[in-house]
Amino acid sequence: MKPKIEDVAKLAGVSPTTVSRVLNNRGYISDKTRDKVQQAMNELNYFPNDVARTLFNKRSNLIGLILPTTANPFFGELTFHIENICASLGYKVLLCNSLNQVDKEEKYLEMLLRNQVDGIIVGTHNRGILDYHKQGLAVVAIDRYLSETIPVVSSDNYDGGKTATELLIHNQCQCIVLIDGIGELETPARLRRKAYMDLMEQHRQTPIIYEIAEVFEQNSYIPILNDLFTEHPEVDGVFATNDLFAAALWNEAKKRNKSIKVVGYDGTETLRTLLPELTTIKQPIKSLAEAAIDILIKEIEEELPDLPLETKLPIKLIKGTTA
Amino acid sequence: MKPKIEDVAKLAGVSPTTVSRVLNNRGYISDKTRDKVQQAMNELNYFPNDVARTLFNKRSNLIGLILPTTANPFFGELTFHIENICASLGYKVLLCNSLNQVDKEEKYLEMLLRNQVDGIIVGTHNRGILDYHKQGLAVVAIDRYLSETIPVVSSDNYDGGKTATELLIHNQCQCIVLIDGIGELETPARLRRKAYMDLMEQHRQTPIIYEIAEVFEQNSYIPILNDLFTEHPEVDGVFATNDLFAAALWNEAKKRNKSIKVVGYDGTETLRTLLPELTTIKQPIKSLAEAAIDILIKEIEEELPDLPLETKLPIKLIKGTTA
DNA sequence: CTGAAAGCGCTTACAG
DNA sequence: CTGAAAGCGCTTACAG
Repeated sequence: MKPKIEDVAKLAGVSPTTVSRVLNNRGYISDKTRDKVQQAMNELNYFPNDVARTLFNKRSNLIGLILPTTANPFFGELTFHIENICASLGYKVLLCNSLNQVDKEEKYLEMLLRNQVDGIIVGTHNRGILDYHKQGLAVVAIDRYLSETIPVVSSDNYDGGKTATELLIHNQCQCIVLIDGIGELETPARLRRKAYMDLMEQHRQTPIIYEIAEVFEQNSYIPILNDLFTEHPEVDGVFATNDLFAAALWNEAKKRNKSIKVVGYDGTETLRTLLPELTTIKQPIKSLAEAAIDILIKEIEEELPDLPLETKLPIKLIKGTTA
Repeated sequence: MKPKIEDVAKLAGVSPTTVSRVLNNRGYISDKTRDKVQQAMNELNYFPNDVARTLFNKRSNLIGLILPTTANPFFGELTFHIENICASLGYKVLLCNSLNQVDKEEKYLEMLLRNQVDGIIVGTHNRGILDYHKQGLAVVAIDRYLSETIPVVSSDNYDGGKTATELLIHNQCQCIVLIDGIGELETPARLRRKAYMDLMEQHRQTPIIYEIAEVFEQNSYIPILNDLFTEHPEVDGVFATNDLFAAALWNEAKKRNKSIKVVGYDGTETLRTLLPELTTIKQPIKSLAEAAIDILIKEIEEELPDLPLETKLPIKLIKGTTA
């Protein structure tokens, strides 16, 4: 059996209260007692049981992370940074891949609640109207509006969409197509599309939009890209709202020997190692993670007064050779 | 405050014992009582506190997952599958990105122990001689020998290395270089190198090996690749033991207008969307996840008799255009 | 400076 | 079929 505080107390010849005190460095303890206790802990290879602590303290130091899937490199990198920063602050991460499915997301939310997480970071993009604020839980969203009161962190999506579209226009493209995820209401990421629409109008070009479900499965994008090339053979510029779409489009264009300008979105390390030629809008992934955690911890610590409800971080154009 | 079992009991006019019984569907309860209790739970929006349950049951249904980083698409996809399967079985995943640093790994291990995880899946590759079996904890390793008694799950690394090297030989390459991670002792993944060495000898070619640290940072591979091209301008074939190395090499070769055959390793969905032309050895990532969890659960349930100590899953050659 | 007691929210023998 | 009591491993007032 694992040793418990009582075992340590017995071995050290003190009371459990005293052991708890040295564990938490709380109250007065004589150096002699402290040493005795520490020795006993070492001898027994004692680790405190955080479950028991959580039960008493009503603080689990657990953060729930809900996102579509770590298989997508953007979320894989975001997850890495979030977990990494959390660990450095003494928080632990309970991971949930919801695949954007509302039913899964609901189950995960309940699971996190049962496990007494101190807060939740939500990075999914479905339309579920989940009541994330029930139980007065601390919540922060990445690129998604959950409710009036839940803070949102995102890259400057409008500026990203604008920069990408402007570059294509600057490249003299005459027929610029947007490839976007399937219609979501009121996602901040929708601003990428908004910027594209605005610029198309401004330059008197017709917006053409293709929507692809983000299923993260190989080749699942190809049928829609086929449609695109069939229906708009004149396409000479594409802004894709994520790099996987952009890469799929680029590879299909190469197959067809089509000369085309392409700009993606996300700019993950993975993309830049695998396909450095892709011109893309880089999100500040690490900063997004930092900002989200910063806000979440403020909520947990109940520093509600200075909670920024909307945080927008700057994007950066990464020039490859595709535009 | 969150409602607790006592609140439900009061509202339903029964004892906490009875509420617990309907919660766990255990022992006899009259339908009428069950209904009353269920109604009270709904009314109060009651969720059981899993922390309290864990404390009593000595079962957390928590699995610790330690790996280098989810920012690497192989681990991102592996993590997705592991978490996904765990969720379907009622287990929750506590994520740890160790970046292959021994000190971090040790801290994570202690953290997982304190949190009373039921088991740990280890996918890191450092040389740390961690005592993972202390406390009689259930452990399974992916592609790594931890100790004599800890089961290992991996792809058929030797076959992968053999298939890749044979393909390059078959492509008439005269100077075949291996790009591998930095020397690790006794990793199953080392068999990829072993197969390369064996085949080089068999075909009377000189093995040439370049080692790169897996730091997962953009452009960090380039200096070593520069060395490779300078020191061995005659190189006409490369087997890289992961796709990120392979892609970096391929992109550098293109820059230099060098015609070269390249085979990678891993074959993630991400790779195949971003760089489908890369010929690679595909690991069965989902099957690896399934096998690891299957074994871990056997350990947790103490079905020790039929624990396979070594599980090798078949790889598959994916033919792109690079070899 | 140290300890006995009560309690965090559950569950499970044990009685009835 | 139902309930009172004890206990999971901790921590924190409260006394001394």
